[in-house]
Order: sequence, then C-alpha cells, then structure tokens
Amino acid sequence: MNLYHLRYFLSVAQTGSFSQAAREMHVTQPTVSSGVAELEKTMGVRLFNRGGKRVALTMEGRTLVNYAMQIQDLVEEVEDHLQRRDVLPGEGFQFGAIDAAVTYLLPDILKDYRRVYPDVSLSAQVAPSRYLVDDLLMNRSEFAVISLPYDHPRVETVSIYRDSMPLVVGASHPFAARKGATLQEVVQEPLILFHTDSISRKIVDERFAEAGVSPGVVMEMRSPEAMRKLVEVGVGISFLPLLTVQESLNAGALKVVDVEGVAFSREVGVAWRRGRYFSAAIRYLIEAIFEAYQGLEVWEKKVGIAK
Amino acid sequence: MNLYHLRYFLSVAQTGSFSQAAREMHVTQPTVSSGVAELEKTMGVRLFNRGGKRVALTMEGRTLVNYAMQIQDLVEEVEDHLQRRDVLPGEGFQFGAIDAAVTYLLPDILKDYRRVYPDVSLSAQVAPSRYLVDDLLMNRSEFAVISLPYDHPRVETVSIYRDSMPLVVGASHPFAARKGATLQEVVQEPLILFHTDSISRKIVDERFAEAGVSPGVVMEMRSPEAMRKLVEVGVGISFLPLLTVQESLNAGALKVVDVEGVAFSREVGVAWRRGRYFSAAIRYLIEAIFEAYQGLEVWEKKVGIAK
DNA sequence: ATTATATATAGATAAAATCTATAAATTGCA
DNA sequence: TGCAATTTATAGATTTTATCTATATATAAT
Repeated sequence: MNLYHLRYFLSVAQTGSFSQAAREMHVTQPTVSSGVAELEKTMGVRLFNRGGKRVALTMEGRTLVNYAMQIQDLVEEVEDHLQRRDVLPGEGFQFGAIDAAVTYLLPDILKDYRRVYPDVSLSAQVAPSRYLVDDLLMNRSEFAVISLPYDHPRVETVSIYRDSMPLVVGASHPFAARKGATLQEVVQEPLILFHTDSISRKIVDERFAEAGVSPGVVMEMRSPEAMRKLVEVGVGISFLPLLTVQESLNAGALKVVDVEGVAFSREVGVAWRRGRYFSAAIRYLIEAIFEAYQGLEVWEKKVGIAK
Repeated sequence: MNLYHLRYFLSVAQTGSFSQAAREMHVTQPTVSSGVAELEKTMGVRLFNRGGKRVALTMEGRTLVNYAMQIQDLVEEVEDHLQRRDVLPGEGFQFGAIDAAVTYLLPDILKDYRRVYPDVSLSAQVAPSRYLVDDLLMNRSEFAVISLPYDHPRVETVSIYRDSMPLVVGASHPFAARKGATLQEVVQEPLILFHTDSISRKIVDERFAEAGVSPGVVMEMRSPEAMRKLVEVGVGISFLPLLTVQESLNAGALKVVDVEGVAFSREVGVAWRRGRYFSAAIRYLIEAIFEAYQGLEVWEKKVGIAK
C-alpha cells in the first residue's frame, strides 16, 4: 500500500472517473489506473465497478474510502505539525540544572517560557553537575545548566554567569565583626564544604593546595541550601556561591568576610552533548537563558548557524 | 512519506536502536538508516538524537510516534477488514426489484439475510423492469429482480421463477360463474393492462396480435397491486401474475377464468450489468435468491467460477 | 455506423528502495 | 589509554516500483 495510490483512489472515488482524477492529481491516467489496480491486488478486492462514463465504488471501495480519508487526514496533520514545529499537548522534554540555577537563575525564564509554550511539559532534573552530565551523555536530558569548567570531549559548554564564592559566616561568628581574615585563620575554623565530586569544591581545594594549607573540614555536602542553613546557625563557616546566600546576607543572617589573596568564583553555564539536535521548543528555552544572562553569541557560533 | 519507513521508524523508537529495528523488520541496517533519514528530510526535523549505544527520540520524534501508531493501526485495520470481506457498519448497497418480487418472493430471503449481515443496510429500489435496468447500466444498483425476457447486450439475466398470468375477474363478474371464456369474449370486456413499456404487457400484446384481435383497454397502469384492487371492485378484468393475486383468490375476492388457447406467463429473474464484480455481501444475497427458487447452476456458470 | 471519450495494457524510462561493502564513531573492557 | 566489539552513516550497485508514452479496447452519444 502506497500513500500516493491512496490519494489517487480517493480522487477517483470523488470524481467518479479515472481520467479526471489523473488531471486533479497531475499525473497521467495510466498512473491512476495502475495505482488503483495495485490497491485492488494487494487488498484482494475490486474497489470500483468500471464500464460506463462513470465508475462506481463497490462496497469494499466505500469501506476503503472511509479509512483512506482518515489516513490522509492523519498524514496531513502530522506533516503540518512537524513542519510548523508545533508541540503536541503533553509532549515535553527533560533538562538538568544545579540547585542554584533552578532556584535563582531560571524561575523568571521558566515563567516566561510557559507563556510561549503552554503545552510543553518541562521536567527539570536537579542534581550536582557530574550527574547531569551523565544524563546528557545518555541522552536522558536535552541540556543542563551546570557549574563550569567541565571538560569532556563529548560535551560542549557555554558560560552564562560568573558567581563569586565568598567566605560566609553566621552573624554571631567572631569574623562577622571584622573587616577580613587571612587564609591561615580560615583553616583553623570548622569548614563546611561541597562534596569532593563537585566543581565548586575543586576550585576551593586547588587554591588551598597552592597556598600549602589544609582546611579543617567538618562537613561535606551536596546541597548549598543545607550548607547555608548550617552556617547561619553557626555549625561552621563556608565558601558559598553568592547566588545562594544573597537573601541571607540581605536579611543579616550571614556576613561576607574578605579573605586576603582569595577570590573564589565559579561559573554557571549551559552544557549539551556535542552534535545534539535541538527541537524548536527546546532551542527557545536555551536561547532565552543566554539572552537573560550572557553567551548568546558563543552559543550561536557553536550551534546557531549549523541548523 | 512511505508506510514502510514509518514502520522502521516506529521500530527504532521502540527498540532504541537502528540495528535492532533492522533485525526486527527483516531488512538491513542501512535500509533503516536511510528510511528514517528520508522521513527526517521530508519533515524537516530530526527524529532521533544519535550517538551512544542507544538513540533517543527528539520531541518531534515523539510527536511522530504518536501519529505513526495511529496511521499504522488504521492501515492494518483496513487491510484486515477488506481481506476478511467484513462490512463496515452502515455500509450497504442498493438493488432493484419489481413489485411482485419485493412483495412475494423476497421477504423471507431478506429476513434471513439480515441475520447473516446485520450491519449491511439494504436499499431496494422498486420500479418496473426497464427503469431497474437503467439503474444497472448506470451502476446505480448492484443487481435487480425483474421480469424476463429482457434482451440487452450489456445485461445478463438468469430466470428464478415462472409465474402464470391468468385472466382474473371480480367475484361478481359474469365470467366468475362460468368455466371459461373465449378470446373474443375477453376483448369485449373492459381490460386493465400493464403499461405498454412493461414486459408483461408485451407478452399479452403479442398474443393478441397473433390472434388478430384488439382488446378494449380501459386503463393502463404500472402497479399490479392497484390493478388487483380495481379488478376486485369490478372496474374491469385483467391478466395478472398469480403471485400478485394469490391472496385475493384465496379470499374469494377474485376468480380465475380459463381462456381458450391462452396461457400467459412471465418469468422473473435476476439481472446484472455484464462483467460486474460482486462484493461478498452482495453475492450472498444473490445466491440466496437462486437457492430459494432456481437458477443457481446457471448463475455459477455465468459468473460463479470467474471470481 | 461513427466520433468522442473511457479505461486497460505494453514497453520504455525514471525514480526509489534496498542491498553489499565499508567508513567513522562510540562504548566497554583489558 | 588502547583495542575489540558494536553502532550509525555513506557510497555505489542492484533491484524494484512508479510513472510515462503510445496504443488497444470498450463504451456512450451523435
């Protein structure tokens, strides 16, 4: 069975004439003849009674008309759909994001997005960067907002945001009243740091190693929010992304303390599997992120031009 | 778009692998590759994200899955339907029949038929034979039960029933008390005959012409039922098919009168356009008619063997 | 009967689908 | 990190299918 033949058949059924159908379909009359003949052969039934100026559908022909019209409609509908890049209600995609991103960087963007694509269901996977990258590599998510730098031959990244990672202490901590502290003073204090598999932790560790000091780590965690709370209540002090602690700073629950010669920062960026194709609805979200922060030009240079 | 390619696509979507889909579809892997590539090209979207052990549907791919499954289902359904020669509910066909046939010959057959094909809607066109033959020639009806003989190069007929056409008179008519009447006596009486375009009338006319007499026709009609009533009330006398008058004879409202040297009869038969193809549901009805009366062997010789 | 218009058929041509062989990429394991 | 196994993509050959032109055949109307 062939979709063109089905179309010829419908046209014959409608016009009652092979010749006229051929004219409507812009093919020759023998083409219509053999198209219908092919259908009749594979179905094992006669579809038209020939003879006379007009041909007439058989009962089987009428049955086929019924189905053929439905099939045609579906085919046209899906072609339309895909060519417009419309989204089927209920369709959606999954992306990854680190905690700070979903909490502080993305909310407004996602809100706007729902206005543009109300039918797309978004599913955000929140996890530390390395897990998100696993998802990317396994094609389980379309893109991810992760901490940078992240070096992998099959992953591309573009930075969207640079975030400082100052030393923060609880309001009642001795450092809170001082202008600053030295690195030596800091390592005497109970430190709450990210887990060793995190990018932010790596940044901190490298700097400590350079300075030849080793910190007094009392706790390792993966959740910056939890760490913020712990610092607020005085369990320890920590280097935390500004994004995470901004509210607590405003509220006076935390204080930033300058540390001589230390200016930690980490970057947040968008990552995706190299060579990945982006559906229009997904691409829109990614580009909204770049527009809200930065990186649109770099992104366009990397994938924008090439389809 | 090609239905095979759609199938390959669905198989890839299901298995997550081009190679495995190829094995399932019993084609080579490049066939699946290029089939999917063709879909992607004509739709203008990427359907899968490749790379990695498994491929993953894009959003557009998921949309297409949705439609492709529906299309597949319809295709399978219609193929099944037609190959089994099932009938779509509401489907039906039209046939023609003369008054006597629908009234006296067909009722039981049609009743049985509805048990076998409850979903087929039958439409009987009741009219004099020549109009029914027009319908046959125009492919407006599938077959017809008409009066014979009917000679037309494009119409085939098979007799099913021979019906005598005796002279009938009202119970109070002078002839009713007598054993018989001569042709000369009959032509003196007011005769009610079929319209001149009818076959039964032709039979009568020919016999009169042979005998060199011309009847006193007072009324010409196309409805044997109406004629029966008119004879009953004494408007005239008539030659009517036995089928039509049997009940009135039993009730005593009419009497049969023998006419010397005259034994009219007409045949009833099934007629169809030469070369016509018969759907299973239609063929069943026709053959039921032949079985109930006669003519099955002749019919089978004419169309039975050839599909 | 004759003309005009239908559909069917035969053979040639063009288009496509599929295959074989092979390249290129990726994963998993040593 | 490098190698073996497995994956998808590509190129070219082959086969199949669809379509076209030309023509035969049948039908309807004049």
